[in-house]
Amino acid sequence: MIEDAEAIGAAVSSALREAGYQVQVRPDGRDLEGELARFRPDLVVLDVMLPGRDGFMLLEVIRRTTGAGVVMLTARDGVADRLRGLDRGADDYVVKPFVLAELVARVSAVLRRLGRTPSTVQIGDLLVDADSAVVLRGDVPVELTATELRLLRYLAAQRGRVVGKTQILTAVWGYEDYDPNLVEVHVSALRRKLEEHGPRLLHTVRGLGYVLRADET
Amino acid sequence: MIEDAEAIGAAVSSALREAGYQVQVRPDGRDLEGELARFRPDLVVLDVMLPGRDGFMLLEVIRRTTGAGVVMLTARDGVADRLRGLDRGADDYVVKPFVLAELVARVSAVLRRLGRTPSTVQIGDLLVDADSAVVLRGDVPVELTATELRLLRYLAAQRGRVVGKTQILTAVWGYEDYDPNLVEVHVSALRRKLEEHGPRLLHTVRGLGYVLRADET
DNA sequence: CCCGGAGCTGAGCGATGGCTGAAGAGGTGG
DNA sequence: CCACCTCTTCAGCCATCGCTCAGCTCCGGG
Repeated sequence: MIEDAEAIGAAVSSALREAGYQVQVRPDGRDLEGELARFRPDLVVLDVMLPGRDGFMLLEVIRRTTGAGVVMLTARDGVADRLRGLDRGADDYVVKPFVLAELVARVSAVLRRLGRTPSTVQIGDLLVDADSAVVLRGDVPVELTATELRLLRYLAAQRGRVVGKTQILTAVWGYEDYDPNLVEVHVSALRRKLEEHGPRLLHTVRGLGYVLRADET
Repeated sequence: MIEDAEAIGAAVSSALREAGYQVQVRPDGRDLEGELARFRPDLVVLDVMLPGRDGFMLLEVIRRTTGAGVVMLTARDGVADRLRGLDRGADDYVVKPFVLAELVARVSAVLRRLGRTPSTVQIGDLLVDADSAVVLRGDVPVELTATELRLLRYLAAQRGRVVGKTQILTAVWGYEDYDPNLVEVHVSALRRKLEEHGPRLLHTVRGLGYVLRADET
């Protein structure tokens, strides 16, 4: 991410890390080429307004030297900026001020579109397809609500890793300091639907959180 | 698409995929014959400047071995190139640097001209012919208004994928931040006509959007 | 074996999302 | 200038969802 406002940079990078991405933040385009070569990003989040070289110049550098996706951050009324950015090959843009969850959603949408992320994840006999919003247990389709699906997607992205309820609250709801029971309620609902046609996949780790894992043997 | 600049390849392929096409990108003409036989493209987007065999040689191979359309990418001042390309049978050309939307438009224009566009899409027993604006449910013709047809075309191009109302608003109406009820009203009208003679095809996914999908199983 | 805290879940409610009929605005052709 | 048609807005309705709460169970430690 290239963003000179430190607060925004910190907030966004922690939200993206929560979602399972590796993130580097730089305040400007200084030695962009070197950074790109070193870090080899799949995607760059690019502020339009930057000290030194502005976002559009950096966009061209990125396009010329890498295959990375680009999501631009533009000011609310920067319609011209937006078109200019999309024209020159930005994959998407987000208007400031934005909700963190929206940025994260767009980032993963672009990555998916670029084929950098498998849109369908499999855990045991459970299939989660992000594009079509279809979830299958074996061959049986599972009907989920929007929140359940968001929760499942997050757990699927973190599969095999134990995630705390606090972590889930910030990643899925954007809440910072909240009643963990909210997570418990939705985990409960999710389990009822997921495990109706098969063994347990969503395990409780007492005192730590939850894991999505297929237990063989 | 044959394009050695990775950035351009990525941008174009994602734009074309958005428009509903299946795309493969190759950096050069290596084993072009094999690739053509395997992928059987309806159209090839061909960069003129390529390492190894240049675009014109590849153009001849394509013409000799397939019926595919060809759109060439030429440098700004390559007038000679352009004429040479058209002479030898390219269907159209786009000058670099180009606007993504223009390339997409030319690609679909060529496909339509060649009659290669599966200008007709089938979802279950629903037939949508984009050119003739004919829509059939089973054998029964369905009378749609202009807006309904645009909406249906978009959904058909994205079939199987859940599309949000916001996404529909920008794709079909060009609106940026608008009342989603507009979409709901037209979806409602579309359903009344489409589903008069058959089961539901245009499904609501609460909290996410709509999908055009034929449910078997 | 008992106790406390962690986790689970059914019930209830307010809020939201989605659908639709109706009416007005705009445009087109007769 | 009128009649018709399409598009859009609006408002009310309904179903469902998401959250809170409270009582319960379960598990592990002492």
